[in-house]
Amino acid sequence: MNYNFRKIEDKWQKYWAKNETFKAENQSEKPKFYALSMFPYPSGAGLHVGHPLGYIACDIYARYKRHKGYNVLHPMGYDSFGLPAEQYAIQTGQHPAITTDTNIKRYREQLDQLGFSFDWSREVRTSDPKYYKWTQWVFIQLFHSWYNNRTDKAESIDTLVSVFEKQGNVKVDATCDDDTPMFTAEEWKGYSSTKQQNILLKYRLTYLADAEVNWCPALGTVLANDEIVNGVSERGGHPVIRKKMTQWMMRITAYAQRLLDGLNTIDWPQPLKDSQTNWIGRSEGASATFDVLPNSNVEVLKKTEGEDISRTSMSHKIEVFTTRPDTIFGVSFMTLAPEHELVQKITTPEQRAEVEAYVEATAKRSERDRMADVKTISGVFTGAYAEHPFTKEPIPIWIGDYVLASYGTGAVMAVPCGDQRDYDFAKHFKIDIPNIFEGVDISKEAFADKVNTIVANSDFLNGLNYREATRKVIDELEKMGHGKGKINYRLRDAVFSRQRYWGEPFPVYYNAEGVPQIIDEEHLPLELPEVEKYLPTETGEPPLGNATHWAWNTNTYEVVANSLIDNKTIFPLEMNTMPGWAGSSQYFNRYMDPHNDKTIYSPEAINYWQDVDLYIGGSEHATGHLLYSRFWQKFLFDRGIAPKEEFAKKLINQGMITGTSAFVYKDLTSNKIYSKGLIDNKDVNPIHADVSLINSSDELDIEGFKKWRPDLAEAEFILEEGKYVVGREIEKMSKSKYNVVNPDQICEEYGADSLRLYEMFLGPLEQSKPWNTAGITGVHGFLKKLWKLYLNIGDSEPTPENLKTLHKTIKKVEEDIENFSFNTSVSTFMICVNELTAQKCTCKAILKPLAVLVSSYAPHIAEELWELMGHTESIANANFPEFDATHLVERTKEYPISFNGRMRFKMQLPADMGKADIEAAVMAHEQTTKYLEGRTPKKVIVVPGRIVNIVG
RNA sequence: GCCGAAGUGGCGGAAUUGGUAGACGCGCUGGAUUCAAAAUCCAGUGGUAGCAAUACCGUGUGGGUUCGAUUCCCACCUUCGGUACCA
Repeated sequence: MNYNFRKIEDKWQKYWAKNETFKAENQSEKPKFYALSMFPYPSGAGLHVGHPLGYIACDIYARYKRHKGYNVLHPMGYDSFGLPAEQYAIQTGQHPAITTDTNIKRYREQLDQLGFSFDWSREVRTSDPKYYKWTQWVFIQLFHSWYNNRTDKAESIDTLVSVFEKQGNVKVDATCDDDTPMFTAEEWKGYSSTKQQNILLKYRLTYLADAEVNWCPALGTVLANDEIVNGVSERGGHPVIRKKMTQWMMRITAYAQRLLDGLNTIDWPQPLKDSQTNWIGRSEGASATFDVLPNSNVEVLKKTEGEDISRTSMSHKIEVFTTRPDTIFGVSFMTLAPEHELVQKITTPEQRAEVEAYVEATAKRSERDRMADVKTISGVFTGAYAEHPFTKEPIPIWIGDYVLASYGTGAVMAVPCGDQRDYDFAKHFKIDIPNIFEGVDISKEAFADKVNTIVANSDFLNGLNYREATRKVIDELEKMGHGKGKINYRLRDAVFSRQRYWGEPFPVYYNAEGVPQIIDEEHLPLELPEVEKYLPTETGEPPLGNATHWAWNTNTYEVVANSLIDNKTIFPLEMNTMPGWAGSSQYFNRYMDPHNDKTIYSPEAINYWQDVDLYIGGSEHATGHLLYSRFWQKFLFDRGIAPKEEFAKKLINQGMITGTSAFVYKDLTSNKIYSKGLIDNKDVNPIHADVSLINSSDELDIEGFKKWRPDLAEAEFILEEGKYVVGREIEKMSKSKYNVVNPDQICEEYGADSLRLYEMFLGPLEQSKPWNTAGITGVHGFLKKLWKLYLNIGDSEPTPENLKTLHKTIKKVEEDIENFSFNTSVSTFMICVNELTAQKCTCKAILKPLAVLVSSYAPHIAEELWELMGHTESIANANFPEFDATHLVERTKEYPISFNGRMRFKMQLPADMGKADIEAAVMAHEQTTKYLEGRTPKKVIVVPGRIVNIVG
């Protein structure tokens, strides 16, 4: 009887589906374990061999935990809102829901083929109204919340309103907009409802603000940074400008410190933690204000502001943030970002033309341009001066594009002797570089080392080190009302609006005053309307502007026709939709109770499952999904909706599986295509060839290629040794590089168990590695040998050899799974089967536990063998075999050894060790005793030729 | 530039806390079986020298610590990933 994997795999996949083998219950006597793979975006291209890598690893772990007696939750779903389906809709007119549905069907077929232990009864799709109802619901909770810095958590907006009514906002310490005005309780009560609403919006955790976006006028849409290449749109190459638009924002900055602190409590990869830490970018320092000296710009001010301004109120202040307040006496100029709002106000008439030209030139340069060009130093003097808070000296104010408007305050106090960029700027424009460091030469470069700093030439700071001087300066600044200690974060609030169709609609309408109003929870979901076309409207509104029925009737709580809008009971709805990360920011919780239509999930469900125990996915989500999800989770925790502040205890990043692209080389001048060995110095153009046209020795199927690329059918192929050899290169696996390998064809040829084993065998899970099918015959051969081993199974007693092999394997496999070293355990299985085959082992006592060991990796064959051994229950619920160390040490003996007349100790040696081996071990030990500084060990454990451990 | 990961045979990769470097698989070589092939099985396979036993050299490079280093320390080189002037 041969190993018929097609029949076996088909049989067990049907069995698992029919018996709902992997359905998880929300209660159990067993301990819980939640294993989760990041859900995929169902793209039109289907799964390629890179996708399942993480799923297989997670599945192995989930199955292992089930064998270990856990109640395992292992769900799967789809992140089904997204751009590709929308773009397909724009091109073809097909509704994205249809495209998405088709793709999901294909994904499901492919996933089912691989034998995952998913509980499909819990599937979620982010684009399903029943699901996005709860995404909208979380948005509403955020809207109804503010961040109280005193309690350091999010609270209901009602508590804020009651404080306002009692004492105004003077004593409120909240994370809110910078321009929030101060008011008393009386003033608050006197405000109109609209004004109150607008003030509250400055406190809410989701709020409206004008944010700068990349606007492409030609496409009539906003583009992500990724979609812009060399300053023009990736699609079509149209110019892109920066434009302010009113957008929904998420006040993630309120959580900056807690997002940082939380990293210490979770077992996530260090590189990922590092990138979140850098992204949040905490820096400690001080803010300081510099007064702008009054001078000839009085005229300018009068003109620009159109008012008669007295000399006192006319003076402007520049606020800066610095991490080096100790160097404040080294300031010799200030630099503002060209976009800084003060630039227009303080520039003197003489400098005006030059400054305006520079500002304009900067605005034209794309952000990428500006960043790529680090070497060029540019800037312009504004003509204005600021007053040094301590020395009262005038300091020239410059503008320069090395200062970014979006970081800190958009202004820096330049200390050329202590910062290289300031130094370069000063050198370039021949500005003073005063030295304020003791015993440091700054003639060549700035001195940025704060550990070794002793301050000099700095009045009351002389002789102090960095720490002392910093504290003293902050004290003095605070006394003078010129600044204070401050912690600055690089993290910015997240833009939450997208001008797209295929996303969650906001549960928001706008009243007659244009103030956003929330649709009550009980009227959710607010479903996406039908539109005729998926592009922005002619007036530049988002695609939802095309909907004819997109207005809210506040009496009937229904979406009605836009034409009925009457500003009394029927209002326009928000036309933006939510971004891709909205739906993925709490899906892991929804799996716990996915069909609940009364609440986001029942308290019982979330109190049972708590959080994700193991989360596997790609590292590309480090500062996107994984940061936003932590933010939402912390918010849900604050508001008592989730019991845990971090949603995933442990996270593993699986590496990327890269493809091996193939190239043919076409001569630039003729219609000849040269084999790889013949290109030498010729001017050739490498052209991708589909990898399915290449055999294992890099030879091209020329006829196949000609059929595939009819435009090159006439080309002449120049061969070497009768063959056309392609060039190879490792690239990301992608449709456009024609290097995609689908799992389907491999399943067809070798079976899912082979594919699962092979993907694990390929290398360490977290490492990226090229796909190469050459070795798959090895693991396939292993499965065949495994199969054979069970053909003559009997009830004989196991030999000591048999037991040793088995327990060695149990130990190694258990360790490997716990350490996520799945690659080495595949090797362990192979060794085990080879040994048992050589031992002619046929006894059930060995082969039963072996089947359980293998079943996490190759579940189909394990089920079949399990049944063959007479079991009627699925192997999925069998217990993981107990490791018994006595089977391994059985053959070692302890020998008392003495030498040098006085050293006495025991050596634990294998029983079959030869005399020469023992002598070698004693010699080795003799050398080792030096290391022990003359102490006599109690016991030395030796394997032939090698000292394993010294005890005592 | 900064942050992170990593450099081991022809290839993918093993190697517990420092303890026989190259497990396991692929590939390759030879053999068995076969009319032949596939499949299967057996043996060999880091390099150099040698008929051989064996010797020497070998984990990116150069130093160091150690009885002993792929592993620890210092400096450098290379590759990949992330990030972008962060005041």
